[in-house]
Amino acid sequence: MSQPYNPEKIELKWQKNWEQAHCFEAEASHEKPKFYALIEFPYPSGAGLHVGHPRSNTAMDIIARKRRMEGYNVLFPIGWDAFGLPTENYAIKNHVHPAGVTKKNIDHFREQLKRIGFSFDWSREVDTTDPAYFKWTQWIFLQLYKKGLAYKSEMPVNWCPSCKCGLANEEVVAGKCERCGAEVIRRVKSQWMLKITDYAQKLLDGLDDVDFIEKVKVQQRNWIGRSEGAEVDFALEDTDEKLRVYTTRPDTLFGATYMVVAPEHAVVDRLRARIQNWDEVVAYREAAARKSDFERTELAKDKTGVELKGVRAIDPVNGRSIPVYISDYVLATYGTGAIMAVPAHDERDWEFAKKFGLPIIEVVAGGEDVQKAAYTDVADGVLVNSGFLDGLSVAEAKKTIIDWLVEHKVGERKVNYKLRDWVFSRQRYWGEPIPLVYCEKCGWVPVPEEQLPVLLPEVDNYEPTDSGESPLSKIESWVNTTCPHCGGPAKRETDTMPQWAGSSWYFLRYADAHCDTALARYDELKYWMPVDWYNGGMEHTTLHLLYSRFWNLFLYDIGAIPNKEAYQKRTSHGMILGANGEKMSKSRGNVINPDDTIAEIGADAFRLYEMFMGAFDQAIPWSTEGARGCRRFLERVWRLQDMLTGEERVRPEMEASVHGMIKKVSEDYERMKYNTAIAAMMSFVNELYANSRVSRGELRALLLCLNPVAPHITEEMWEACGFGEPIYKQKWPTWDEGKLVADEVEIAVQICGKVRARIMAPTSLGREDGAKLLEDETVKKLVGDKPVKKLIFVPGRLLNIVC
RNA sequence: GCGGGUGUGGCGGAAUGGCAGACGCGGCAGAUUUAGGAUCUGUUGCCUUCGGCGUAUGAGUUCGAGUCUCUUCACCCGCACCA
Repeated sequence: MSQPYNPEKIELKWQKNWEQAHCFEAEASHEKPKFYALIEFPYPSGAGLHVGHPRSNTAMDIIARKRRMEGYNVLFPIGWDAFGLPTENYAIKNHVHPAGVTKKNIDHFREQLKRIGFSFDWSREVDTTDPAYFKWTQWIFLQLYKKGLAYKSEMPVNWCPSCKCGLANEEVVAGKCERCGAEVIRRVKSQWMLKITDYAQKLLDGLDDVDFIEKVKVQQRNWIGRSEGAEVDFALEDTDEKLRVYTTRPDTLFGATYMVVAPEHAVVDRLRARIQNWDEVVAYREAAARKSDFERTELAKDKTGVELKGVRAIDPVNGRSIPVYISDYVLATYGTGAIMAVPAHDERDWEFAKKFGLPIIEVVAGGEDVQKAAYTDVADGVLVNSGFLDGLSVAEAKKTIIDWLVEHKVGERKVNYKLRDWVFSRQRYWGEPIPLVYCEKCGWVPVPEEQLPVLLPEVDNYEPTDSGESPLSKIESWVNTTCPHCGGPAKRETDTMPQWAGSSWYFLRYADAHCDTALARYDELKYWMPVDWYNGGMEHTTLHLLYSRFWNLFLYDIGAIPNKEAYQKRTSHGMILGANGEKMSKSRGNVINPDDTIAEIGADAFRLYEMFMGAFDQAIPWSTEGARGCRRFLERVWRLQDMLTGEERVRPEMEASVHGMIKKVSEDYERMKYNTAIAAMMSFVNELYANSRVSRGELRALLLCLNPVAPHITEEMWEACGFGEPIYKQKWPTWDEGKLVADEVEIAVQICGKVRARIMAPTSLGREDGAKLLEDETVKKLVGDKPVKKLIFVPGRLLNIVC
């Protein structure tokens, strides 16, 4: 009898063994085909590892281990996304240095990850707060700056009053701060911005060349939000001013009955002298500015606005004089900040027109009465009341009117994107300093590259300020410096970079983690990039995933790296919920601690359960009982040692099962159908138990298949059975299609689609051989004298007799 | 409102248009055991007498539909006045 299964003992043994053998480190040689597997590097929070991390990690660990056995040179790295607010807040509260907190948290995370036995290449660990790392983060920022893609702009930003910090659009969720949930207000600040909008089209086009799960592509496309239309100039009566609008429906130009500009639109100020109700306009503008994004969204249904009395615009196609309004349903930051309103064919305009008693003119026929509702779904509509466009389809009208606009120099074709530039400044301490200084004489001057990194100063107090200044602004000895350009007095930029900075290029660093001459050597990047398979959370789709694609495209454009797209394949795991089906959170009291689970059932069973609990891409509630079931399965596997026969080979009667298992497991790992792969191995073990014996060949096959999921127990049993070199040096097993099927299979016999019997039939029967089965006694009895009208035979599955 | 997704036993979930419920959890029974919250074996969708009914809903295509088409409903995620 074998010893009882003691996961803790064997897991620690093998973890030590792997570490000493350095067997999971990527090979320096570039001879073998490479495979780069990536998981999102964790933010080392004080709370420690969450059960969600191992779901993604185990999934990719399985792929990485399988690829090594398939002969690839595998890079499966790990690191720490360690700048960020929670650490800083903790440091403030406890009067300690964030760097110390970060180190402690990283040490804890590393310990936890090692205890789960992931086959990470620990020799390439990166840490975004390490000066040797963020030197290159700053270097990339300088390249962006030099190419005009980083600029400072006075603009209203999303401001979180609780974090006392500006936020990117991507960090605002339903009008609230993504991190702390506080309501976000708008505040005008001078901010560093990255011109991600210059890359809108490239970010869109790149999606066609990569293998991302569809919902990621869809979400990124929607976020980028390309739309095609035209810009049109409307002259303002009795002035030299023109009001330019953007529209996706230039075909409805004859139906424009008024115009609207955003409250912030500059034309309002320029027309001040003409506006008769200026006080009213100012009051409206102030009210609109005071609204938070949240309020603005809440009040979306009820349209408000004020007419600019004394201002009228002229529709360029028909010379009609129409009024101009300001309203906050028009956004200052999209298009030109002004629209032509066509109430007959736009719901928002329709609502506004109804409320303000403005005319509604139908210009596309084919819908219901436009006085009762806007007709917007105009797919097969025909233009009416539209002069030279009458009788055209919408598509034809669009083309015709744009030609007309161009010819008359009052407009042009235009593409717009919803994507906004990336607000890159954070008024906090624990981030990469932005490597620029401001000189009264020379303006903004980049810190010379040879002086990078710009380090964070030691500070006594990291408290953010209510004034909206970074805590760094209080450190005069750091702020005051000399201008690299003229040598005169200058001041450092005191804002830091957002957390997304370090994570926007870390996958490049892994290719050459200790390089000090570049972000990574070109040769290494050429070999390793792109990432072959990147698994991570859906919540990063329009944040990290988009930002990092942008940086990668940019670095490619300046020749710093050899590949265009960062990631060849992107997949995403579902969330692990609490046992009650709700999101895990401290306040709900349903958090499962990985350490506790591992102490109870072991790391292998923990990994196994995380992969078995359900479909990988779906949210699944945790079940402690289910996790114990996985431990039970490993116990059963363990006891197979006691059922070993001396036979070296797979027994003939087990060949179909063995080959079936290998095929199923091999294919299901690739499709991330981990749950069914594991089910197949469970079935195989059940079969072995049913005949109470297992040959060495059968056990070998099982251990090889199970190894990527449960690496410790399989190595231990492999060694105990004397199967030779450790599994990590073995080849991935292959299967023989010819051995998958037995000679005879069970066929379901249906009469008119209803199953009436099951018979055994030779596997060799083809689709045309169904009639032969009518000779079977059981079938004869079922059919009786009835004439057979039709016969459908599906080889290996069923026979359907239609009488 | 728009976009994406999901709906199958008591539970998590399986099913290239071809035997619905694999596998696991939970339950039940038996064996073994001083004992079992260990292990092994069997059993477990529902109603039942034959047999019937079952994949959110209603229709359709098909010899055959959980799977394809259309309808309705419910829930989840993302975006949200983007002209």
